[in-house]
Amino acid sequence: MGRSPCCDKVGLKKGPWTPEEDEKLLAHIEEHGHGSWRALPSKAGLQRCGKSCRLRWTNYLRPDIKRGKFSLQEEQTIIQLHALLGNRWSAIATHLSRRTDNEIKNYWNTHLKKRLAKMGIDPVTHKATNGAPVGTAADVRSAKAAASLNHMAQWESARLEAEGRLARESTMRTAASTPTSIPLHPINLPEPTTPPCLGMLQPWQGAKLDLESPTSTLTFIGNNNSVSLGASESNSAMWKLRSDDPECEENSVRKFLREQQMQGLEGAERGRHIIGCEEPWFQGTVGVGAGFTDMLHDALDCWGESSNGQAELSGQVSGDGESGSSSYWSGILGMVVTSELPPPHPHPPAFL
DNA sequence: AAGGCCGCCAACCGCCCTGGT
DNA sequence: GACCAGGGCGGTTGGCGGCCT
Repeated sequence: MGRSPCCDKVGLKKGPWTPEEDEKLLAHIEEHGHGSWRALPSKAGLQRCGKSCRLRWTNYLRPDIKRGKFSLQEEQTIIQLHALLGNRWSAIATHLSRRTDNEIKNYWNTHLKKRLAKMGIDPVTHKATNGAPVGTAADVRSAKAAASLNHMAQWESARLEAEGRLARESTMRTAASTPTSIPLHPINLPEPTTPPCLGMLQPWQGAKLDLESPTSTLTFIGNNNSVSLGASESNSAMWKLRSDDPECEENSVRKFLREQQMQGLEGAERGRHIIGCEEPWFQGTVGVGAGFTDMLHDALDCWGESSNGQAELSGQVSGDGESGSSSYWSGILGMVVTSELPPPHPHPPAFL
């Protein structure tokens, strides 16, 4: 049954690359581009499989790769993204500027996984291995928060896929006149312009929660304007309403997408449109913020953290096992709340 | 000094997805 | 729709170097 091998392996070299081989590969790609990887080795005079060449290039030789020790910020980002996305290393890598998925994967397996285990946190589920009591009200809230995080992860995955698709489409549109390397908004880089086809994601991509004040606000950032919604104006009932009817919301998403494409709404205007929307789904959209706020507070409460919403990013990595769990969750939630990741919608968008 | 053990990481393997025909 | 090739992705392996006994 097996697949045909990617290339004829007879006589091909395996194992570590020599500096001479690196030089050949680099020189060839600099001069001709990689083109077809399968054809590359013979053209470049390498006794290697095309796949091996591609791996060597993408994981090591590419000039835009950052190598060396991971910073604390990068470690935190990896842990937080892993909590959201699981072992989706390529997706995680898109959020870490200039790091390869292979490097992140290795770093996780050799460093971070062990460190989390030491802290009493299951590196797979990101839950305390010995900690929280089961069956308490706090536990229920914790489970709710975890479920919501899973929803976020699904949304983030869908968003990444959509971005990837967008990148490909954009590449095709701009043809040969522009470089084909399109970063999927790595951390610390500005968000790419949202095209019309992904316009409905923009409110989430631009959404920020201000949790420092007692009355949390959900802010949609548009081109020049923003729309804020006080937490008191929405409630978790909307979140529940939204979550209980996935089929309805899917249809609503499709409908909304069509409407938005027709109307060509942009930025804050779209945000206003969403907030003003009569559809239960979009009430739910507004409820994302409020629901998320509730969830954040629930999560912090159930881990014994004061619920002032001040996410504590430092310390969850190097902290001791005792305080690790609460600051760990704070970090995960804090990251989602404060910046790089948008607060995704509780259900993955079926239309993407 | 030598052997064993362990951690790290580059590289490989095999499956999956996508686009072209 | 089926098939194929190319490329991407995640899991795993193998080799090297450092540490310990």
